[in-house]
Amino acid sequence: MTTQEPITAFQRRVYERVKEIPPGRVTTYAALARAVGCASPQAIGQALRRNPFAPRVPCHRVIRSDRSIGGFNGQEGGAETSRKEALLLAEGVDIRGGRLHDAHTFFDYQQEAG
DNA sequence: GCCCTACATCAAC
DNA sequence: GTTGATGTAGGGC
Repeated sequence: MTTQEPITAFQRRVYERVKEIPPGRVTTYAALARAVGCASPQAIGQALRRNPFAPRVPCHRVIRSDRSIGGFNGQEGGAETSRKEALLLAEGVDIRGGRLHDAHTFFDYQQEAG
C-alpha cells in the first residue's frame, strides 16, 4: 500500500475486523467494538459511517445487537438501509422486515481467534 | 492545544 | 418509548 488513507489506528483496526467477516455471516457493533478493544459501539458506527475503504470493507455485514440491520451509507432506516438488507439476502443471510431471523448467522471473532 | 457536539449504539426503566 | 452512558472524530477558537 503506497497510499494510505488519513485515518487513525482505531479506524484501521475496525476495518481490519470487518474485512475478516466471511460472506453469509454478520456481526454486531458491540461484538466488533469488543474485537477492537473498544467499549463503545458508537465509535464503531462513526468509523463505519466514514468508511473510506468502501466497498472494500463489507460494512453491510455489521448489524445492531437487536438483530436489526442498523444503518448503511451514512443513513439509518432509509433507502440505503434497505439496500443493505438486499446485500445480506444476496449473501444467504435470512433477513425479514429489516430484521435478522437466524441468530446463528452471527460471526464470532473469539471462535475464529481460538 | 482545549472544549463542545454528533454518532450507522446499547442497556435500563 | 424515552433517557443516560460510553468512546471516537471533527470543528471552532
